[in-house]
Amino acid sequence: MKRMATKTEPRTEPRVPLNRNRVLAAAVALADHDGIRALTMRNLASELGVEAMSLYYHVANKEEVLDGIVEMVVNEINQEVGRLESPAAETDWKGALRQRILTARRVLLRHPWAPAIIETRTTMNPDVLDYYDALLGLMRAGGFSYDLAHHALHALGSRALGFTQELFDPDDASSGDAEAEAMMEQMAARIPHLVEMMTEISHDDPESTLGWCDDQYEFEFGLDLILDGLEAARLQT
Amino acid sequence: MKRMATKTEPRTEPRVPLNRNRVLAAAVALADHDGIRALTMRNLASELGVEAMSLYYHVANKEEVLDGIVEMVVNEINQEVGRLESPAAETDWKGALRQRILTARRVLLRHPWAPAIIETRTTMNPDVLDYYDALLGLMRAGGFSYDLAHHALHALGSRALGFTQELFDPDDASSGDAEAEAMMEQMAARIPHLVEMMTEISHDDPESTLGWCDDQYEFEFGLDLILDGLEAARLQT
DNA sequence: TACTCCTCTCGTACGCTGTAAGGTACCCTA
DNA sequence: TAGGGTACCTTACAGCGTACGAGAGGAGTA
Repeated sequence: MKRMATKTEPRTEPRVPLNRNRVLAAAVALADHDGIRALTMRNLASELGVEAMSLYYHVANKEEVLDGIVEMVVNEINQEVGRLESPAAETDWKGALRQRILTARRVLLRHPWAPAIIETRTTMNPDVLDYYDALLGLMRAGGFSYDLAHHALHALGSRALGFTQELFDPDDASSGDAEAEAMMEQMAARIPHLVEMMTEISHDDPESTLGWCDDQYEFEFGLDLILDGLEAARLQT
Repeated sequence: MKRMATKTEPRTEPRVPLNRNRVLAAAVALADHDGIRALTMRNLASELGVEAMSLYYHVANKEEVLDGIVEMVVNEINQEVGRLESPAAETDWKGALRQRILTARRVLLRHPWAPAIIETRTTMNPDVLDYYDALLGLMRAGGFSYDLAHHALHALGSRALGFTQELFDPDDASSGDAEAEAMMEQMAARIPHLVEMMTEISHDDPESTLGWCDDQYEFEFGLDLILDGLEAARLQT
């Protein structure tokens, strides 16, 4: 401890060494708390009490960080899913699949940034493969051919992992009252069905005027639609 | 033409003024040709023979450019869709919807960057509203309640616009032969169903070993699954 | 003709990003 | 005691979006 006088403390504790896992865990935490936009190499480093370039000793580049945090999340899904006592796939593949997928969704809701990042990944990740393999196993046990199970995975798409991207997130739903009313009339000319649909729904369920879509309900609705369709397809072969 | 001697030609033609539309059209063209990564303000400007900062007179910022090119693509969809002679929705809503959606898909295939950008948009765009409104109209004519039609839009998700994001794009499918075989066995321990599924499918259809998913077929499979499910839901109310 | 105003474009500069290249402190082994 | 890996840091650079202010050119008015 001769000189070293500049800024950092003389480092009393033995200094826990960094490693890939600590880096990725910190990245997940950072994205969770401050949003994915805040996940920069410099931010991540400073979160770990380290300089940005030090990270590059443990990960090749930022892409690997993104791959890594997806890996962490899917790993979390796999663990949660492994803890489940599923219905027997032989007699209730639909229930087993449904339960798994809704569990995955519950994990993803804890990491709101994850869907967007997952979608940008190009390389296949072992944990995702594990997850899909388990789904396939359930379907096989439920009487699917590999061919149908393959189509099923495609049909589910991102829903298999518990999310859908909404093209249709009306954050800007009517705010005021009088002027909103006027705009409503103006829009009614161009998009009559949408307007009528919204008024009808907000009439049936008054307190849902804004944020009027129950995402969880809609997710399950779509999921069940697909699962029922798959069951029908399975039976007719 | 007095002096102006520096670098650019003395400008013989009267100089077509820029405008929002020319900017957006150039942005679409740039993304089409060089990929969305190449769509930077500087690149876009130089494509238009102009400096980067000049763009900001016509668009507020890059976000508006992205909003704008999505607008352009969806507009293209709406035009293409308007040119269709659809089956009468009253007697064949499913056919009408199907045709529309596959048309949208055909347009999107001309702009491969579009799905990713569409998903990142947060603000609602008038052309998308038009598109959805037309879908709603078809469903209403086909006997849907607004409530069911609403669920239907959610269930379709991005599929309504003609795309699904694939979590499952096996670019890295087995490349070599001998060593790939060895790796296959190793993977078979961890992801047995996936491996068997792949070998079975590549056995049934030998020339599809890599790039083994027919995206168009899978899209239509999933789409029809959902449409059939919706028809069933419509009938039982 | 001279002045002003508006429309449109450009030059410069700033803060942010990811990361290449090389330097330095520590510890383990020969 | 010397050498060599391991882990971290300093510096620097190119590229990004964009704030700010300076013009150039034309239109309208005195």
